[in-house]
Amino acid sequence: MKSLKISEAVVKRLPIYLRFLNELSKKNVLTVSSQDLGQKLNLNPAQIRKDLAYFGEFGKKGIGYDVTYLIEKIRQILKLDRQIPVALVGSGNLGRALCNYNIYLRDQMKITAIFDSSPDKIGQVINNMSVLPMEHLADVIRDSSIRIGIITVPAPEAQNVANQFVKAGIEAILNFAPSILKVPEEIRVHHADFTAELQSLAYYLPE
Amino acid sequence: MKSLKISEAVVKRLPIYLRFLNELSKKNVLTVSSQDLGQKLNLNPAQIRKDLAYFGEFGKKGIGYDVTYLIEKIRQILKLDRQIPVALVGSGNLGRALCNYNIYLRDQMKITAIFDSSPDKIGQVINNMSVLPMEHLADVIRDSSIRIGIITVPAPEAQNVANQFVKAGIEAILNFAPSILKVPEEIRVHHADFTAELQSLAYYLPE
DNA sequence: TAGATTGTTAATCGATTAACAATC
DNA sequence: TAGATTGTTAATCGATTAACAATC
Repeated sequence: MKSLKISEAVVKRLPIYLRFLNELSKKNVLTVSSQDLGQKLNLNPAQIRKDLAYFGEFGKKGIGYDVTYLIEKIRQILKLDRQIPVALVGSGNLGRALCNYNIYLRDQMKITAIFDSSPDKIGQVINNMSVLPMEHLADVIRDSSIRIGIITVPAPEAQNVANQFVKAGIEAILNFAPSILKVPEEIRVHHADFTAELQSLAYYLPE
Repeated sequence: MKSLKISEAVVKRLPIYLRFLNELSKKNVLTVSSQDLGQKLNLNPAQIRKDLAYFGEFGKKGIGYDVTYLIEKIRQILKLDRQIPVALVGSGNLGRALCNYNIYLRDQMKITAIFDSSPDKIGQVINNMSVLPMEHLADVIRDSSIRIGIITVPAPEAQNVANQFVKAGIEAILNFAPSILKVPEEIRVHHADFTAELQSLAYYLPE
């Protein structure tokens, strides 16, 4: 069942599985069934089994999934088993919040450089990192092998930052600015758009 | 074409349309075609037409959509044409970032109360609002007719906050904590999960 | 063995896209 | 009128769920 085209929906669920498995592991739970997982995560057990089966046979019939083994496998699939340095541009409240989330991301994926264009931000220390000027972006990305860029600047500046990321050789971008980025198609862009999220929530309010 | 079941995917795109239309409006653009919209938003024009057609006939054949009129209509659909007060719990960096985003949300949807359980946060002023103690949550939500709650506390506290929101009569929740909430099914929960977003991004990195 | 649970196929359901008549 | 573009139907594509043989 290898090297089939995996849908984005599947990939988006893997981190959810991983997070919950980590909680189980912390509680010394040894095995878990798709039934259990589905219950806790509000997902259909068949879907969970199918998602995992895209990548291999990780379970044991009649038993379920070994928690530790499944964690290891999902981390491999998501490439979280290696170091992935991340750069962030925009050291406002949101940028700072994300830097402090480093704890959650664990060691493999880590914001290792923060940039800002505003002179009064440069030099500030966030989570043991100094905020660097934009002029250093390309060099730092190259020297630290940074592969992912996070954009937390205001919307009007987002495209400009994206351009600089692309020129510097970044491979994927997570954009928090409420704006659509134009980038070469080999660059993967994910969009974390909470104003849109909040506005769509209003739709579902009872009259 | 009314009162059909509208899919979540459609509703999630409406704020994207709205945002871009607002930009057009600011530039005094009068009409726009699904073609144009699709180009700018990286979406299929047919999809855009279909999305809008669920809610009415907003365009003119041969012409396109009147920008001002379409803005008005989408705002109605999303219930953004009325006041929707929002409460936020958790005044860390992320909470503060969201409060400052109030500008983007414009006047209709607005964070009007901030809560925290930590004594050294209570009383701090963020964007002209004092951080209130959790003990006041239920009263403030009732008195200010708050309908939406945002959760920006650490994961282990998120369910507890959700419970308090539900008890206080909130109708929808936007959860930023990396945890799955259990709430009654009439409460709508959206999940803004950027650690998951970032982890799924790693999957797409070239080998 | 009996019970539980996987991996996988088939069935269903839903979302996107293409195509085109209607019409501005 | 000719060109452009909608609204909508039909075709395609994709994702979810049900069902069950295989097997621990």
